[in-house]
Amino acid sequence: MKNDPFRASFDSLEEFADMVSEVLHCPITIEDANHRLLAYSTHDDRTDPARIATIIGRRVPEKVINSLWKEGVIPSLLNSTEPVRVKTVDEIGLGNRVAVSIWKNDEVLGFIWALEIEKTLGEEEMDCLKRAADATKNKLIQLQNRKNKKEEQFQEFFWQLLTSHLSSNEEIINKFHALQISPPTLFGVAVFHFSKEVGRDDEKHIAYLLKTIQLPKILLHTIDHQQLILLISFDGIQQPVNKLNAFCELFVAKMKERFGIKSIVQSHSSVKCDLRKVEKAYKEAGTVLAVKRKFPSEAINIHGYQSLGIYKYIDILIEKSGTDQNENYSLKSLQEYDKKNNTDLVETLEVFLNKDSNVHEAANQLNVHTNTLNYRLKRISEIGEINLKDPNQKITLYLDLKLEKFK
Amino acid sequence: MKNDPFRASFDSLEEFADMVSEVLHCPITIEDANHRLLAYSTHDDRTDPARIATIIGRRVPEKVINSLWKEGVIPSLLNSTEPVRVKTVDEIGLGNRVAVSIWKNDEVLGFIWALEIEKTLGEEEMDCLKRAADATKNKLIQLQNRKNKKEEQFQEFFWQLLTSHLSSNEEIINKFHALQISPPTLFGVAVFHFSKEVGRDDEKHIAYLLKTIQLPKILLHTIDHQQLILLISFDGIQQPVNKLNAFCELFVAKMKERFGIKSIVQSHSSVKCDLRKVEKAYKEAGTVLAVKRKFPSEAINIHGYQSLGIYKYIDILIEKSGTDQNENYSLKSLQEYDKKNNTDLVETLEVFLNKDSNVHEAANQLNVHTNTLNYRLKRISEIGEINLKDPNQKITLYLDLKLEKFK
DNA sequence: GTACGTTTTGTGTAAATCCACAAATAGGAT
DNA sequence: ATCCTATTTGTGGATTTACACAAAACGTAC
Repeated sequence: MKNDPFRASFDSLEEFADMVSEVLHCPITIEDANHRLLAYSTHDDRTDPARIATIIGRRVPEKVINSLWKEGVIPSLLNSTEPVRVKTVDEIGLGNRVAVSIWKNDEVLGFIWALEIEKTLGEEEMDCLKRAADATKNKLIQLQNRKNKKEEQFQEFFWQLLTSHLSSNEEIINKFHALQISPPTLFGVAVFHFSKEVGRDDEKHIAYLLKTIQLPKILLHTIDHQQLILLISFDGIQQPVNKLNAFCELFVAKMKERFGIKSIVQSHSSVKCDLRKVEKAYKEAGTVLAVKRKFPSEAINIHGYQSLGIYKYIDILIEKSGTDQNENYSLKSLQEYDKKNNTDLVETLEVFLNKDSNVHEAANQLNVHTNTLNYRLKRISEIGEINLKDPNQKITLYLDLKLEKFK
Repeated sequence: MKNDPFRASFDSLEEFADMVSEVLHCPITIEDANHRLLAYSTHDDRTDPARIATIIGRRVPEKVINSLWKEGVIPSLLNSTEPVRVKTVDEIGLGNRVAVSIWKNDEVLGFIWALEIEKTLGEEEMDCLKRAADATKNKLIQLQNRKNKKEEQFQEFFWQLLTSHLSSNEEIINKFHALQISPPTLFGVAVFHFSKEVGRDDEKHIAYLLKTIQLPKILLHTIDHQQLILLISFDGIQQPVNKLNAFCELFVAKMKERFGIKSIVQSHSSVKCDLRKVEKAYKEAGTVLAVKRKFPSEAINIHGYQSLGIYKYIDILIEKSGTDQNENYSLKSLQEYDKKNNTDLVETLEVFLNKDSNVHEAANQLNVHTNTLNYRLKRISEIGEINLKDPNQKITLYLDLKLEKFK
């Protein structure tokens, strides 16, 4: 602890990075807790592809983060104040390096990375790195405070959008610019429902994940009791609908994989371009969640509003069919037949319709021979007097089957 | 005209038939205007299969009526007071015979048939037959009056059913018995919409047709402005739904074929068993008619409530989607693409869905090669980001396409 | 138990679908 | 004009489907 070079005050993190770099004789990179680049040393031009990509993109590339998670590096950094060494991973252009986490109380504020280009750091140098981490703490706290203030502005704006508080398009766009976000021309809203109230720890995990996932750009996010709500931009992205779906899957998978948070229910709106419709999008995602609650098994694979099918209108359909005391003669006949003869024609029909009239898949799910299924379908046509080639009749049956299930 | 044997009064039509039979030396049958058996001679046991079937069934078999129409016999009888001769038609067991119509003013009340078993009737005997027809006139008028009174009771009862005026099942069944109709355990309501108010002539044609069609039993019928409403029994009939459909088709075809009455719009309810639901059935048929008005081309082949598919709920769907300002991103993308590139992806998609995802039929209707259609479907999946194997997505699209059409 | 009808499964064949690839065509942009 | 891309149509082959027929399994009624 004698003669600590980092005791001296410094103006900027860049200056500090350069200082550390000089002491340790290797390139230095400082990141925040979400792997955003805060500063990097410039006195040394020896580097590796991963560092170049990080500097260019102002953040650590997603695949590098993924790799560091898989290798157990990030978990270690999050668990201890000790430096961790990473071995070369060629596939992602990662050379040998040492990392240390920056702590404030029991919270990680960021990381310092030292590349071992020519020589390996010795024990003394590792210790030096650890002291460097401690020295950046205050600087990072300041940054975080500044960020928190900005974060509050984001929150307020997002809720204004979610409640249609801003009605003119121009007003919305101006606000986006004011917050230095480029207003999306194509966007969607995703809502994730957690099994319990989202806590402070969860919040941090979520923020971490959102910052590190790079594919679709998460413009705004907020948490409301058990729900995480996101505004996602699809500017310049091909196949936004599919990307939105993929993102939601990914998010749920990562939350489970990295933080062990399970049973998150995902939902998302359709893709929209009119910024005044953020509230509508939010409500769409809410509708998806409601359907998933009502029809857990049927809607297990439905995440997007666009895939809701008849469930989009299930409320009014239930209401209407209730007042009408609707009765489907075909279904009634089949049910009677099933009861009398111990058959499963109704179930067979439902699976067949669920599987989009695909004999093969339906037979598989029912664990019967395709010929058996064909025979049953023939019987269904006869007994229920149904023409299974008529889309209207099929929709009628599909509808009535689902409606009946709800009663 | 000297010595007319039919001047004498007679008590019953049976007695009269026997008298004519004795004079002409051949079996005599008397029918009303709807080919119901009124009386037949019994002093002569020579006969043919058609006459036996008529006597057994108390009406002329439908296939015999059809044949007589095709041969032009019935049209002639309806056009003139002169006797008409029918040549043997072996297929339906019809031997040689002569018929004459019974007139009151300009209306046909019935027919007299004379079988030419051994000898052919000469001119004088033909004339005699004509005078016999004249002599039955008064008797038939009396019958008709009696029938009219009963008919009025039918009418009143039917309207009570159609307006749910009778609420208890027992009450309804008792009323059926009182009118000597066996209450149906399975029934449907059909409504035919005419292009103009149904006139007195039309009414007669309709009554004629309903009485002569034998397959499903028309229990009650009534006319309301432009509409003909029927209550049809399906007791002991296999596949009632299909039979109901077939009957409606048949009725429309015959009205056109026999009386030249075109553009009748047919509709019918689902098949029901609860007699308290006659009104519901009536409303169902009304819904079908309403859909046909709104979607003439889409619903051209939909006649039954059970085939309505989403159209069953079209009203509330339109309402709901209107208030929601629904927008389908996939459809919007396809429409934009169509506009930009002069393609027909939206139309292609619609035809494909209408044809129940049958590539072959859809390609035919679009007049393109199946491969072209497959290519387009692939593009549709890409551009609209649609999974055409997902029934929910397909239903969403189908719905939104139809809803958009209505806006 | 037998007899009967219904259901399941297997076999085979003609037709239809799916997919990949290639050639021809059309339309726009430069 | 030329190039380029998107579209249409054609060909061939692997896979699926539709349908008919037969054998086996199953349940029920007698």
